Amino acid sequence: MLKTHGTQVSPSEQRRLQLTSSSHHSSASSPVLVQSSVLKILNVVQKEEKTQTFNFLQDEPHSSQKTMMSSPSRTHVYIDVPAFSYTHLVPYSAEEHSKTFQVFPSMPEYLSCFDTSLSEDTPRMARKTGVYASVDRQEELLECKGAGQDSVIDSTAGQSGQTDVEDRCLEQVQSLVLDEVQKDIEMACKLLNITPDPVEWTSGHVQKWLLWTEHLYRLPQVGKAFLHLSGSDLCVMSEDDFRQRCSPCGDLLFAHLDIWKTAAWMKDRCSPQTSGFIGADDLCAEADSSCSGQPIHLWQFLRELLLKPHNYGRCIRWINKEKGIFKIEDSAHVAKLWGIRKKRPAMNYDKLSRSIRQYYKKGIIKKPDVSQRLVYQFVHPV
DNA sequence: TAGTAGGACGTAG
DNA sequence: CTACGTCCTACTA
Repeated sequence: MLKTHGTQVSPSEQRRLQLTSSSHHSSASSPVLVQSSVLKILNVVQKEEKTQTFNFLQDEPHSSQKTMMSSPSRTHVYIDVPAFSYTHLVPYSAEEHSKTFQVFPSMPEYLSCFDTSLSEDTPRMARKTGVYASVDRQEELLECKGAGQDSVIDSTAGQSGQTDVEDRCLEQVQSLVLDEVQKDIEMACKLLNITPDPVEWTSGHVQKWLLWTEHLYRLPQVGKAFLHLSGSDLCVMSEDDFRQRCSPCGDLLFAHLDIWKTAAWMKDRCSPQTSGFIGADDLCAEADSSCSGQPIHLWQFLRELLLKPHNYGRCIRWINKEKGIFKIEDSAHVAKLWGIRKKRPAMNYDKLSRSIRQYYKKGIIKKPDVSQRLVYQFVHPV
């Protein structure tokens, strides 16, 4: 049973995933946005991760008991969602980050965000595409104990066959998160009487959405900063634009809008008669079918990503569009996307880049004249 | 440590 | 047979 800050909550309230945010909050800030089912996520993740979860406690023998009793600290679960790029600002202390690292040590991909955050001063800002789930560690313990896992200190079990488990786990978690995010958006649309796609919003809709977001994230009033702007105006604004218009929370607004934009795009790409959101598997299926039944080529796939800078600009972008020069900014993410598209869960950048290199002989892609890491060039730019 | 280059072989369509 | 996917070695930044 999940609790929040020691208080028993209803089953509906158990469905909590905190998209933690807001740069001006302290590391101890309370959950801001309830967006998904931590209970379900934990059910998926903890099946395979109990050992690591308990190791987390083992690392802190002194404070754990007392801390948990008086002020349950939170466990943060980072979930990388391929093809679903959005940003969250997470103000947690370095100490919390190091703790978080130990929650899922066998799932480094989930935690890659912390590499960047750790280079900054405390309170740290973890800025990364993805979602943070936050739950009470106390409740995580209760769940584990309830599952009959009393052997707290066991660091050797569960070390083999992790990769397959992680892949399956990742897919399940991604699917759950995507599903929950879409539900939240649908609910907001009903409440606000707006369309899910921000591009279609009038300035009035934008103001409604801002009010809603202020409410969710407990932000100061920001509507004035975006007066007379339509949804399409909003959608072409950069993160910096948001910051300039709204300095304390521009990042967050941009991130939240990014969620909506991406969700709308994915829904649009999905079967139009389907009202539900698409998970990783569905994304794969719709991606295949969107290409006239023809198997997509890697170079086509890369171009597809490049043509969607709103969604993929953080992992691949044009350096010089006219010359067809592009850079892969997040090689692991691009490889993951390619793996999803081709139903190759073991895809990585090593293999993807090998395929790119096959294009050298075929005259499809080459390295630019001045070779740079992760930079390639289409021989015949569109 | 991560990316680059390319050989060798396997495999699905 | 094509277009990768996988695994590998050697090299480089």
